[in-house]
Amino acid sequence: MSDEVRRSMPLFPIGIVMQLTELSARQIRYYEEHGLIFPARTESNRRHYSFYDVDRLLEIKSLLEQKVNLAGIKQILSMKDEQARGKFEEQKVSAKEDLSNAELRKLLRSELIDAGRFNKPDSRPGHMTRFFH
DNA sequence: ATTCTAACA
DNA sequence: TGTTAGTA
Repeated sequence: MSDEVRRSMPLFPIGIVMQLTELSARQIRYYEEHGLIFPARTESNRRHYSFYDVDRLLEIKSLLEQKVNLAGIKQILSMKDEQARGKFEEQKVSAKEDLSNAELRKLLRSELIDAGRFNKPDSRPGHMTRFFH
């Protein structure tokens, strides 16, 4: 798995990441504050992002465009992290937990539709609606 | 020239 | 989130 090494290698500064993701430096740093990404730091305290980080940011951007708030994104990302961790440890994952990106989007889309059907300003705690704007 | 943190006419 | 100030 020498590929993971390359994907996680801290290579580019925030300026490049801004162009690659079309996100503002403010946003990129903000998502880090909220534990969505963890870029490495240079000796001069400069942030250096890996291809893996850039991919995460693109996923975050995509989810934001789908009106998912940070709480929701954090859930989704942690789910995927757990899955990745599981595969790395060669652990068995249930079919339900093993969601591909396409399946995850499909699920997300249906959740959005559901949330939309209940057009009442529903703020019931413990509901998926909490993850959307 | 770039990036960083902190803060808000 | 944008933007700006004062640094490193």
